[in-house]
Amino acid sequence: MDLQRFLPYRLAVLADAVSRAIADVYQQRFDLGRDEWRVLAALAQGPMKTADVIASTTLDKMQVSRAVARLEQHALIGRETDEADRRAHVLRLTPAGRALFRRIAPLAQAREAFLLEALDADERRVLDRALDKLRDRALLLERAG
Amino acid sequence: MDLQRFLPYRLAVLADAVSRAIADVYQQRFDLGRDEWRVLAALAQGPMKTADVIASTTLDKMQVSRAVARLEQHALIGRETDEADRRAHVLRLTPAGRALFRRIAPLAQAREAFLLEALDADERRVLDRALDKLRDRALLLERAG
DNA sequence: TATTGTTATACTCTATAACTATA
DNA sequence: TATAGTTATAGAGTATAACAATA
Repeated sequence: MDLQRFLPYRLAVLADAVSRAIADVYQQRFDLGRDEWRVLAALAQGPMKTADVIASTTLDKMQVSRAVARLEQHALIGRETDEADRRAHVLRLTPAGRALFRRIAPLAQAREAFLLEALDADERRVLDRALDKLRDRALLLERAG
Repeated sequence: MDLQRFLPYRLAVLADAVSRAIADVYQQRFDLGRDEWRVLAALAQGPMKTADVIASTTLDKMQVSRAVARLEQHALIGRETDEADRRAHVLRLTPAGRALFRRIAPLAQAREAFLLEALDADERRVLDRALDKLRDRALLLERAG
């Protein structure tokens, strides 16, 4: 067994390198943590409830709770009680939050584009499908224990 | 920008899920940490110096130092001073370490095989190349800052 | 009783750098 | 002076669970 060729190892190494390259944009330049960046990106799609943020970020409720608290302190998002269920909140970007997202997103997308330049159209298409298929199987493995 | 389709996010999510599925084997069942598992797998190729372990695991010198200390406490690896350079050490698996690796490796490889069953031969070939190409580019991005 | 979200706590990881011994 | 590896320390991230408010 060769660690260098072991798929889980290669995925971990690649994801780490890519994450560092992207984190450099939102962390060093804009003082956001990874979880805050994810919440910001999720809410850029439009206002949504905390539960929807959890579902669309793979963060858990504590991570979202803390990221939301910090983003709110910085006036990047706002929060209203959901009148239909007063335990829940609806989250939305403030104009400042939207402005920040609009500054970060192009930089992050430029880095993604740089990565993808390594691949031709056919390779991108296969990779796209492969990532989804592998994730489905990984979730099966996790559930099976 | 859609987070769900953003390559860095998808890689992070996939690598996390896969890592958890593999960690379940060496952690829960055999009480090894990720770094210890990597050092064990590296040394399964044969005895080598600490510096070579660092080069072949993407771990840094502290991570390797601690993993080595713990593996040595559990008598899974042995350590000799390199007589050519008495600052350096040569590390090698003990029989117990080799036996442990031989128990874990097939289980880990079975999980990798299960993941890869999702892909046909052509997809695997493309994925294999794509991961290497993307990693090369990610390292370029990191160095560029 | 169950669920949404918050808070507390302990634990692990990571990053930086100081340090020892050799070179 | 520089390098191999160790140790110290502080900060960040993670996991578990207890908790308050609402359903």
